Amino acid sequence: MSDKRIEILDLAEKLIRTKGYNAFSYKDVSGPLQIKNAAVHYHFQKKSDLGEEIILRTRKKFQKKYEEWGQKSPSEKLNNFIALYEQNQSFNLVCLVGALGSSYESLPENMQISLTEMSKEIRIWMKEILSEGLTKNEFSFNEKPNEKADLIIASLLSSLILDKVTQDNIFKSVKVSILKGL
Amino acid sequence: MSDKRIEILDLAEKLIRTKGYNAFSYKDVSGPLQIKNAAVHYHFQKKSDLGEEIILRTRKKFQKKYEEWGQKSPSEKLNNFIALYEQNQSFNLVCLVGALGSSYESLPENMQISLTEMSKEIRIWMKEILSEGLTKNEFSFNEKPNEKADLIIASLLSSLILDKVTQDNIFKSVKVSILKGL
DNA sequence: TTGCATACTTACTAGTAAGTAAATATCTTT
DNA sequence: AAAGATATTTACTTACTAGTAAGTATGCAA
Repeated sequence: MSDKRIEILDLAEKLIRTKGYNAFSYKDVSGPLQIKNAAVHYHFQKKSDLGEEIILRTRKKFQKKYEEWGQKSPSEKLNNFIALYEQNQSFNLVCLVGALGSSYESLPENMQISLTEMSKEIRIWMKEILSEGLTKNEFSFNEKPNEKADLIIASLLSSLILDKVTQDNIFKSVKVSILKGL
Repeated sequence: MSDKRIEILDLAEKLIRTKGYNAFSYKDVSGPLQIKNAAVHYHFQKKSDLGEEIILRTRKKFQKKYEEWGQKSPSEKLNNFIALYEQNQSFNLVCLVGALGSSYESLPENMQISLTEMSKEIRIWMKEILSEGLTKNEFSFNEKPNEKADLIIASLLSSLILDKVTQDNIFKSVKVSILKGL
């Protein structure tokens, strides 16, 4: 993959995760990268192609982490998972699912599909972490693992959104609440 | 307030909460309402005026509920609060803070400001409900009330987003988890 | 019934959006 | 050095965007 292609992906992802998919244009990408509009279209013919590839590579990143962390303890997995969001917070970025999901109906179909697939994977993963933590007595909670997983994922997702909106550290509160609830 | 003005607000709010602020145009509003583009501009000179008024009236709705529920028990208040989100879910609508907050940086300044104010009010309200519930022994949890409040608000907010993305009933899971955690 | 406010329409502007075709430059391999 | 692939520009189209100026219809009050 060429350098410029990756630069385009990186910048477009940042724009999606700060301003949203519908609020950025190819000009916002071509300008800072000092190339022409048509050069972006050469790499990604349609804006939805660019959008889809950003989702796909994020999905791959998650899949890679899943494999890397395979042998770790449930607590470690959860802490690492939360650390992923903590990193987003430090860059003032909303997570991709939050950035795209809130305007789901406006997204091109190919992006809707890959976004849905990614979110399902992450949900299953979190459920696995929690189930494993229950059986190994590292965690303790009354809900079903899938219910608790949804609470954790949902609260992490919006904590990044609410950080911006409230101009306060919601992520921190949410992190504490999650850990105390296990 | 004239009929058309309210119709414009209602439709625009629905569009914001399904497609996002940047994905709808005055044409999307004027078309279905069978008026011309300029008629929308007559009522709301700028798109950001329309956006701001939608936030302001939502804020007022919350303030009204706050007063209406003043004498209810903390449990009732919380249940009613959750029911508000349940209603959104039944209409397949993301909440306003979620719809706008995820693209916060792209919003006109007047909208950012009123959105921030609204979210702060809701946070304080939820904290009050939880604090009151603790002292009256209706709730039981280890976190600080503001931490728990952030968890609840954050998880409710994204449950509506994730409902769409996952095409599953995340809201239900989150609701169960919240209630079991008190 | 005149006059004014409200609620529009018609007709337009200036700017931006995504996307394309064709030409050109650059790098790579033989 | 020739040929082919890759990367990019120039120049353009079509469509839409928010927004405005000026005119028109309608109701209401003095």
